[in-house]
Amino acid sequence: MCATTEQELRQYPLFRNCSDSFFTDMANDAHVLKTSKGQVLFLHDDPAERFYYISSGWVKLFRETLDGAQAVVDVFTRENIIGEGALFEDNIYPYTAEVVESGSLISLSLSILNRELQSNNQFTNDMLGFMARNKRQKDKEIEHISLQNAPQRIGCFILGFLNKTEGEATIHLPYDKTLVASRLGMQPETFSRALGKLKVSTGINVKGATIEVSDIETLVSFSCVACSAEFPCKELCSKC
Amino acid sequence: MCATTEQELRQYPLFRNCSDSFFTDMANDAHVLKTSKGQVLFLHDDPAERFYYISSGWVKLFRETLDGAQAVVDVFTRENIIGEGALFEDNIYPYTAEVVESGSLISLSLSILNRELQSNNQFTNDMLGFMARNKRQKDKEIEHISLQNAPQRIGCFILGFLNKTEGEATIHLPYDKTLVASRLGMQPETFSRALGKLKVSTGINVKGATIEVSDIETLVSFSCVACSAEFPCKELCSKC
DNA sequence: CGAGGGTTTGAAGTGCATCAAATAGTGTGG
DNA sequence: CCACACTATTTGATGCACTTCAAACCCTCG
Repeated sequence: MCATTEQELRQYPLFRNCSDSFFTDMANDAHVLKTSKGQVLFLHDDPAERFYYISSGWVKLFRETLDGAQAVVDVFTRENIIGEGALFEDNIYPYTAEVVESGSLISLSLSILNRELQSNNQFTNDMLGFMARNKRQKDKEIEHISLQNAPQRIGCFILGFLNKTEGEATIHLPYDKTLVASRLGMQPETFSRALGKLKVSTGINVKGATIEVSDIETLVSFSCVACSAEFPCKELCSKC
Repeated sequence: MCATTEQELRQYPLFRNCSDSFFTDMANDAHVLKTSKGQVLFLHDDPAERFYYISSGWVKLFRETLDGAQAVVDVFTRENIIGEGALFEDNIYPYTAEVVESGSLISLSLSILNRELQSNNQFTNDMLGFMARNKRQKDKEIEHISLQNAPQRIGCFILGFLNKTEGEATIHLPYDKTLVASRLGMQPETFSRALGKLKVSTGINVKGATIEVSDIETLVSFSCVACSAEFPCKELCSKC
């Protein structure tokens, strides 16, 4: 199990410059979690000792207000880490993490991660780039919220899953529509209606969770008018 | 001049762990800019060689879409740096920077900054923390956009300028109301009306750019219901 | 004093949220 | 394998918040 875990960590791009002892110690200390939908991994404002590498499944990060409203910060799937942000927040988790689709996680030690950050400048640099791109991504999202309308935001979300820039393509929504809606900061009803409008405007085809884009360029010209970046806007996400 | 510049850089918290040669080289290469309102420092997507330390005045960062809409990313004043983000974006400025209130800047070398990041792990760590807090701040703003209404967002903005947590206080809006409005992602008209509502709801007093808060706690209970953080939410801004 | 930009106010429109209910889809136990 | 229960999704009707367009007002500064 440890060997497999170490394997998995070694191929995670963010860790590409980490030391051998980092991988060894991490793997020795790690444990694999089989998670099921609805499971809460940690609560925001809780003290943190572990972070998680997602091997499979989906996890959403969110925060809640006193009056029960929920703000979904992000939704992650395999080959991503979550909870590492606590290192920069006095070892307090800044968000609540809940499994939205069952899968497998690796629980990892924050202190070993921190030790590596203290001692390995190349890794610290990689992490810095990672964080900076994360921040840019957030800026982009703030821009989208104020400049794009609901159908355009959905179009942009779909475009983010395509691996080509023209012609036709088919994608599966990664998780249920209600979650996509909250990820995009809108109500499920609004999502449903907005998807309908997008269908009419761009000729996409929706069958359940499957979406067929007959002409990517039509979708681009519909969604990207209200964005300051040019498609294909390089994904500023967690990959590095 | 160089001596003064070095002085100024040395007291900037983010640079507290930088090497002596960093300060010397930076100061030798630096030049002071007297800026006037409307001046554009750099354009988004332009190649970057310099970043800027703000000694005085105000600068806004924004991006524009094809159809001319503008998204204000942030507004900065003295004791802040701007343009350093280009280091993580292939040396391309991610935003346009425009002076909105005349003042004085120090133009600094990105490559010297980068050199220090490569060689000084303590500084890289500080920068990483700085960036992580920046990202958290953005998350908070995204949350605010979706959970708070216009008057609450203004209340939250005002609270961010107070230096105490109860009783009464007086602040001056840092820049003109139209800019505050766009910083908060709303129209000037909406801002004006929302400020009116805030006045009625919380008993604040508005005289031009001066705002008197008679009871901070009233303002808190009005604004912070729709926020997942508890007042006084430690400022996650550029200070470190 | 007069010009021009910032700010406020009014009236009307739009988009999204909300509440309610119908429909489709999914998993479970019989 | 089917029927039921439960959840996800869609659709309809209505309301509210913010935007938009237009005009008045105010304030500053040459």
